Amino acid sequence: MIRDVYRKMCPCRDLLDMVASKWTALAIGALEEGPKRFGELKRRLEGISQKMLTQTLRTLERDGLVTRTVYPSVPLRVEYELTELGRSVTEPLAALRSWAQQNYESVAEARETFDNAEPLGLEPATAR
Amino acid sequence: MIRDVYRKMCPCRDLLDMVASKWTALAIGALEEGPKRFGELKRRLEGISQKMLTQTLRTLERDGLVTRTVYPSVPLRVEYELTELGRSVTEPLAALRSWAQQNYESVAEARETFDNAEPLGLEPATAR
DNA sequence: CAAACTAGTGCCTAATTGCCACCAGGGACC
DNA sequence: GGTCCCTGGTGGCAATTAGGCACTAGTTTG
Repeated sequence: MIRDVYRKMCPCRDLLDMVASKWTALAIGALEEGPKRFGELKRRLEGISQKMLTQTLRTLERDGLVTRTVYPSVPLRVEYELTELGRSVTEPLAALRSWAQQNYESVAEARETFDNAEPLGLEPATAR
Repeated sequence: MIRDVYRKMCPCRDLLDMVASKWTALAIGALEEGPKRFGELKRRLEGISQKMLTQTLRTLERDGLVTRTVYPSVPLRVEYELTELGRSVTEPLAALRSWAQQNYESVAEARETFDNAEPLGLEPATAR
């Protein structure tokens, strides 16, 4: 198969990196609720800077996952909406967000165990 | 709900960032096929550096998604294997990898359209 | 007349990623 | 017995990327 994310030069590797990047899962998830304006998205994606939001949305627009529509109304309105292609990736991303929310405590627990075990020197049997 | 990936201070946001980071989806996908040694993973994840592989695996180990077992055999063998928790995230990640492979061409097409439309100045109706 | 809202852009710094060299402890070659 | 290879790493430095903060510009509101 030509398309293999494990191949270095396969363009679909870049695509995986894109959908799996920091703000993409959140942005697409927010747009899953319906079309949203720039400001709405900024408020929803708590902690994102204007710059990163602009950049994320541009990338998504370029890749055909969202459309950007400008309404030259009084204070100027820009709406972002998922395309058909964008909607096709919502399920895996929603599953990922859901997993993060559901399994956070297990991970936090594992981290504590790991961080407490580490400074107490090498393990007896399987030394690091 | 306390656990909300859209909240800035929610720890599950970090977890989402972790599983959605550059090499995680590939590493977990590779380990889905069964336990693997460091070198095997390095060959499978074409293009990854030792450093990034070590870092990725350490993070996954710390977060309780993989186990690291050292066999002090002749040339020294280190095996990585998914934990129960690790296996719980394989499905969404596999779906994401699969999506990237299947929808690459649509995205490439959208990119071309976007890149060709852009330099030709502002669109007549909806100026940028 | 100043403030805030709209959707951004630009500069500069901080964090992340990647490249390359190096390490250690053996085995095999010659 | 010196040198090369294997194993699974670590550490330094450079380049890329992310983020904070300031600024724009037109309109509206106090």
